Amino acid sequence: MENSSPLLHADALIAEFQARGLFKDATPGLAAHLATPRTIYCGFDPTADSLHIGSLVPLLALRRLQLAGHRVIILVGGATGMIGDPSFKAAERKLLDAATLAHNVAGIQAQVTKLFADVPAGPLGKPLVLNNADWTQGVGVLEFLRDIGKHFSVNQMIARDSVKSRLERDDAGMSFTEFSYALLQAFDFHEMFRNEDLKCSVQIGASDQWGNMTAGTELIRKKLRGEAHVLTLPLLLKADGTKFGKSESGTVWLDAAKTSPYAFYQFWLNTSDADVEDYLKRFSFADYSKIEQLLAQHNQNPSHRLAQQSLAAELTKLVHGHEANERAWNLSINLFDNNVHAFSEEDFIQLSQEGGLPAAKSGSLALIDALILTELVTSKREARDFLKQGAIQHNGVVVTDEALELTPANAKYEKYHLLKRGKKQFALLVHG
RNA sequence: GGUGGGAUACCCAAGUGGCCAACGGGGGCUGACUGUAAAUCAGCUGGCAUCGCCUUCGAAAGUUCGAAUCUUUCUCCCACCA
Repeated sequence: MENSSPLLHADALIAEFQARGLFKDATPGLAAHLATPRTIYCGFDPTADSLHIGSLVPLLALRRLQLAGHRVIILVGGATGMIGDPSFKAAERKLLDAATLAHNVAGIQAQVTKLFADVPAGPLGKPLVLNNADWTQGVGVLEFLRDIGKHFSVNQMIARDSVKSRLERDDAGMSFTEFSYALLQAFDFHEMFRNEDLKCSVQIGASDQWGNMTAGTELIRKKLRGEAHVLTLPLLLKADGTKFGKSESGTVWLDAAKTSPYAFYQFWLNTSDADVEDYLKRFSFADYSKIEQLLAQHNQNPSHRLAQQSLAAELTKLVHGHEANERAWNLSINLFDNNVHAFSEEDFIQLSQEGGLPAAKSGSLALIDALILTELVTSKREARDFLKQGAIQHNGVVVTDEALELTPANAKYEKYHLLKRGKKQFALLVHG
């Protein structure tokens, strides 16, 4: 944050992106272009009402660019979301209905607005959150086909890797609708480029977006004789080759209502040693040298998980705020390092608070039903299965008795039942 | 509009009248070992219930003692040709 100097060291900026694993490819001349403040955008399709941590890579890259003296646009795809991006997708996708889409767009807009609220304005101003429906909706079909479609060669489009697999499969095809997605994305870039208030000339995105993004720079070159650039970020994979961004309980969302700050914190804390260096470099805003220092320390004794803790704390703070991070940290200490028997009543009150564990209120009931109520299991059969395997703990004790009843008598402070499934899944049942 | 192919659990995929709650693989979960890591090994992976029942193989109707498997109609997907 200290170098919000408007004078931009574009070469250094790009070198840093490279070092941090945030640079896969760029159009030639990008560095020179970034020597003066520019407007840079990245698009996000509203496939859900919240972004997830997969989107954090481009989001935080945008944040870096804004901090480096540029101005960024977070573009929510109210229009492109109507279509669905076919790039590298195996099959045609289901269309979202208009109401869902509107809901999703609103959700994401609110979310990113919050996420960028603390970012200072650069020479060109503060970050902007826009919706491409604003300039796409009113455009007529004929107008679009004549003015935009004319600049695209189908020969080139079908040659793209991003669609090739779809075209070559014999069990899946591609509709014209999805095929035209690239045109819409190019149109976005073109519109924001020629808009005098925006003059957006750079687009960033994941590497699978290369085709769609350069479609934009070409359109701008052909139609407006303008110079625009793109930068792609490498796809983030885990060391074991599996997808980044899933935890035991599924997708990790940025919305606290969908993924609690505690679960979010835990996700990062559980990063494997093999991945933590990669993640720190990409996600942390700490100086590069600080990160290397931290990693050196971490490697001396990986079991202390210094790197994971630092990563988890920084990101939880960034996404959910300082207080939520404190709570998540506290909760984690309590659940994993402390003995449930030593919990004070205050500890339990903490546990039951917002941003924490899944919790349920009820009168006395059977353990098996409690497990279902708290969603630790999905059926009674599964509950019995876990009980048999010794995977269920009640207030710190392994339970195998299928018939156990949870009552005030065996509750902590006559009120609390801390249930645990496996090593990491907790839930709280509160009487009253 | 025509011709051909297809729809099976989270995904891929076997099964073409009873031995099918449905092979196998992936994924996921759990246990052991650990550091809330990775790797490895083992178990589980439709539901209910004290081994018996219920629901499931795109949908509906039918044939049969008995269907994921046969018939009819319908829906959707794919390829090629118009």
